Amino acid sequence: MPELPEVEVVRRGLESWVTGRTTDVVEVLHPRAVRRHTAGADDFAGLLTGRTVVAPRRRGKYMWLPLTEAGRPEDRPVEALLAHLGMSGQLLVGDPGREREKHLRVRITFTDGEHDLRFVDQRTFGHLMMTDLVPDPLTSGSLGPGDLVPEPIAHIAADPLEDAFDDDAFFRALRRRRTGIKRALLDQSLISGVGNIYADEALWRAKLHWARPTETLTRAEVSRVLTAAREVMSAALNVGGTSFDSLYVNVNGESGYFDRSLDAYGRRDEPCRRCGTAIRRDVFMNRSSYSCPACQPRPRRARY
DNA sequence: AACTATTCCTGTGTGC
DNA sequence: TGCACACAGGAATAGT
Repeated sequence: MPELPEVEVVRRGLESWVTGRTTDVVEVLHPRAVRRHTAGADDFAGLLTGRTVVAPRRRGKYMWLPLTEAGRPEDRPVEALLAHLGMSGQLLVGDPGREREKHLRVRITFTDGEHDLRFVDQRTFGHLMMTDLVPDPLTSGSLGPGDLVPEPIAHIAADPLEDAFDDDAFFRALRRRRTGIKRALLDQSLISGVGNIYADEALWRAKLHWARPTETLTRAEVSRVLTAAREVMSAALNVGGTSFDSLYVNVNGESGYFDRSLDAYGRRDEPCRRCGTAIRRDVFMNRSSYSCPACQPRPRRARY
């Protein structure tokens, strides 16, 4: 499923395919796709029609297309189309006349009549919405034109690939919490962009058990898990980059270029690539956690 | 205020 | 063959 690297692949694809183009017709084919746009599908479509797209942005697993009025790409955007892909969402660019996908939720055409943009989402956890841009709380001290973020995500933390991410502040926040490290890694108010897969991969690389109490972590251990998260996500991003040549902005995380590189996730009963011990699977937060029993021993005092 | 359980959704795979 | 159920899981929300 799409996590930070897959979303970044999509963002780059959109950058090359839709930047500078002006929207024409917006069709919402399933209301659930715009459920977070509380004013409704018609309002969503109205706000998105006749707008020019400028450089796409991303924070964590959210991405957004800042919009100006039609034909005014030099203006400072104050609104954006915000997207979250959920578990199965895809943003596809292609021939406007091609067949409609079974799970097509939103279709956007452009005034030039070239490739359309489609939001396709089988499991409907993803969504699109129109929103205002507000000053970024994380960079409010600095000047610069990129300093706005969508209002609904102004509360989330920076992701670990952003300059704005503060490793030491993250460490101090963990020490104040009374929870487990994996729960903390999935908490977007502490760190954004890390999902179930990359959390398990980062913990495996850092040799930390998912139930390790955050208040007992050392600065070195936190550095290790952050470095591991950055390495594994960067590696996935590099491999995902191969899809740019395609006409389609490919977000299909499951077909994954990166599947074969995973060390922990999905490898139940397979040998740990470091020590050969069988990888175990635990159920936690209603989802799977994979770890090596030898490299990542369960702490005596576990926190879930 | 910090923490945790619940909820949304549908296609696939498995066991009986 | 058909049915029931587990599973995949991000993040808002409600509840403690």
